[in-house]
Amino acid sequence: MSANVQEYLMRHGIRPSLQRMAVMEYLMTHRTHPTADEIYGALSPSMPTLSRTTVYNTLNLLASRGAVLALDIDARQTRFDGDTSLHAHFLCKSCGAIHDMPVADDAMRMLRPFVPVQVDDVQILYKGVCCECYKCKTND
Amino acid sequence: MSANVQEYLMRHGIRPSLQRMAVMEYLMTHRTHPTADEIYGALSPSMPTLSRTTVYNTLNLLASRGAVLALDIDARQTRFDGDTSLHAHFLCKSCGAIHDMPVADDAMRMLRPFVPVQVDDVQILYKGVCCECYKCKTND
DNA sequence: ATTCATATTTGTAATTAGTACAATTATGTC
DNA sequence: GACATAATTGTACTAATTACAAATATGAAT
Repeated sequence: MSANVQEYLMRHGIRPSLQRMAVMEYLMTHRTHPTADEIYGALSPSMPTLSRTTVYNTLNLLASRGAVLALDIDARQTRFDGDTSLHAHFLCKSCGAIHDMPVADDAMRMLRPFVPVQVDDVQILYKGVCCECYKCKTND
Repeated sequence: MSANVQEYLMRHGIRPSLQRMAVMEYLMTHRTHPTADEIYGALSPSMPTLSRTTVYNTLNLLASRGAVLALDIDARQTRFDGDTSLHAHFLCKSCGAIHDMPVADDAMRMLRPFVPVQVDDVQILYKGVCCECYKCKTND
């Protein structure tokens, strides 16, 4: 795994320091769209000298090189996503969880804007109440 | 106009105080997706006793009743939109402006998620470089 | 009109995510 | 091994937003 992470960073023009690999690996193995602070809290015990600033620096670097996505879903904190493939997000207003959602290819095609501007990114965010909170459990 | 604002607030179950009408009217007449502070700065001269806190309170109230949209487009500040009809947003990475964009009806239909959850809202955000910044001017 | 309960507004203080910056440490090259 | 460069670290700072309690306005009942 660690070898994959190293290669992935290098492919994005990022020198693979231990700290960067740790952050990237965390995002690859945790699809919870964590905040910078959650990542720091998770890595800190096994990397006692790790600095919060390094986590922020690293996340900004990863996002600027397209290695991760910075999601402005939560008004309070930026959330990060190690999965850069095309997908939408669902924010549960009840529990705050962010779930991945598929986007149909033809819907995506129709979303292409007609005006002659440069579009780098399209983000789709659903807001509502997730399965668990909506008591889908009653169907089990 | 003021009568419209008053009626609009009441239709959303909001008692139309002067402050609330001023904030709502500002959002109805300025489609720039302003921040709370921009609204405060614009209203403050003509309402000298207006408090920043009131603007924040009012915007949160308006958003919670569906009278305005709170846009989590900018990671730093929440932006507000007095137009609650279906449309997408375009954020220019260069100048920071947020422009409204139409969304094709059939694209919207295809975006309906298939999973059985309650979806209250779908937000679509394009990121790129806007016409002016991309030097569409050369075509004039 | 006066009183009273409730709703709203206000200002200050606190919170908190994120950044700036300079010092320290690590890395790679000659 | 020495040196230039890059990365990391910790502290101090910024700025958006909220908490809170006091002051003010509003509306109903007498």
